[in-house]
Amino acid sequence: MGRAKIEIKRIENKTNRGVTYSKRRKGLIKKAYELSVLCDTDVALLMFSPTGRLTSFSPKQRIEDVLSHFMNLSERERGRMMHGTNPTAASTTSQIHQELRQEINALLQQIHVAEEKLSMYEPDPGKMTSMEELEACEKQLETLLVSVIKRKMNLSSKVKASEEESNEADLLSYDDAFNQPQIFDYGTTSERNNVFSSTMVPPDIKGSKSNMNVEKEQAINDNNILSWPYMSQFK
Amino acid sequence: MGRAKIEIKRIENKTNRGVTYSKRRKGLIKKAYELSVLCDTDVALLMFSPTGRLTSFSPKQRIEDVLSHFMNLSERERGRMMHGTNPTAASTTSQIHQELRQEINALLQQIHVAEEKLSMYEPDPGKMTSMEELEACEKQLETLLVSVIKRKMNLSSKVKASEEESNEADLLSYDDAFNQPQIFDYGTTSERNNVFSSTMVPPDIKGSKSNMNVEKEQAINDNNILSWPYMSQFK
DNA sequence: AGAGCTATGTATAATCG
DNA sequence: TCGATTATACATAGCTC
Repeated sequence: MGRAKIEIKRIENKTNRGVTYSKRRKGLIKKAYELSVLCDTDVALLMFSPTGRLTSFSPKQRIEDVLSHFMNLSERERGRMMHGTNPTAASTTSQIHQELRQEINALLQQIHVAEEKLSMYEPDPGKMTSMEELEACEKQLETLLVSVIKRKMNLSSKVKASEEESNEADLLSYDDAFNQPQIFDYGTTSERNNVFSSTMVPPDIKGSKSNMNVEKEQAINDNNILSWPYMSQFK
Repeated sequence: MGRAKIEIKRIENKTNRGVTYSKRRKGLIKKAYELSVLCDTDVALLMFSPTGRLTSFSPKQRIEDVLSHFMNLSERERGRMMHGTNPTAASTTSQIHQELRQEINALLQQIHVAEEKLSMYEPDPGKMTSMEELEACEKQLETLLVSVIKRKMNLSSKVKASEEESNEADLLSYDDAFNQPQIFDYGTTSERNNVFSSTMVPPDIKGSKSNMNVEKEQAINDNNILSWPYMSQFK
């Protein structure tokens, strides 16, 4: 039997819901990818699976990175973010201005992160006074540690056998060597200790050599969100 | 004439690209909405239109809010950081361009310096090739981690204050009643002063009362991105 | 730009292995 | 619980206004 029409409402059957989720997620990601390529835009997709796992996709890195960063920010910083509400900046008229400003902003952001990173790498626990700070630092270190360990395993397994885990560890890239579309699957908090828990979902475009890849390895919290009071909702 | 097959590559014609963008954006949003309803998940979508406008969609508030915060932060910080370089009204276009380019160069320089500094601290597991190197790195990280944790314990025993913030619990239990699907359209920098410039794109599901809503009012910059180093990619 | 139209390409619900 | 398969619903490229 072919496709039946369904009504858009919560699928009560849990198994079914999971199946539908992965199917539609794949479709959504493919479409996001296509849009990003066709229209040369940045598209980011984030979703929490029914089981609470976060998957994010961003063909063009940018937005994804913002989020990754954000997710790793400490409570303190999030709090800081909250009280600036009024974006005020000189408006420009030309497209070029805008582009240049975008570039500048991207660079500023880069610097911001670099500085933050530095502070993480030069951790002086004795100087840290807030719990949040320490926790953020700890998290970073854990993450790094995990990646190092993973790399270690990677190395040693490469020596032994060739590909035990190919479907999980492969990285794919679309035709252009740069701008790799990516799908990240973040574990839930409770899975913090699983080093491997990646999921790969290639767009699988017919006729194209799909060497798209995915990697995962970042276990993060998926619950550092709060509501934005300034964003009033209208009817 | 009906639908023709197209190849997934950048549409060169600008007008066409714009048209395709809006059509596909609508489709993508609808699909995201459906996924979120069918599977009862959070889905967030972010995209920059070819003209630089940011549209974000999030049926369930959470992720959207994260981004709003983040975007606003950088906006504010950018303002702080860029003081002294605001183009005056009297500046000519090319002068502004030049200023911007200079700023970019300065920032690039700054980044270069930071990166260099970072490369000393930053273990890039992907680049390490020897087991010894990795092991040494691991050890160091462990040591650091331990000191951080110690410090943490130290602190907490001293403060012993309440730590039971309820935000974690709240975030995972949201009620349908409070979470309206939304689509935000953020203005570009040049539109910064328009208070209202929202765009609404209801999923438009046949036969269902669309109570999906949209509002907009937040004008933000769309460019605070860069790569998060902890998210190492493996081959 | 934006709204419709229609032929056709695609996504996917149901089913089977 | 997964992949394949298939029939069908749906999205959308190319037009026109």
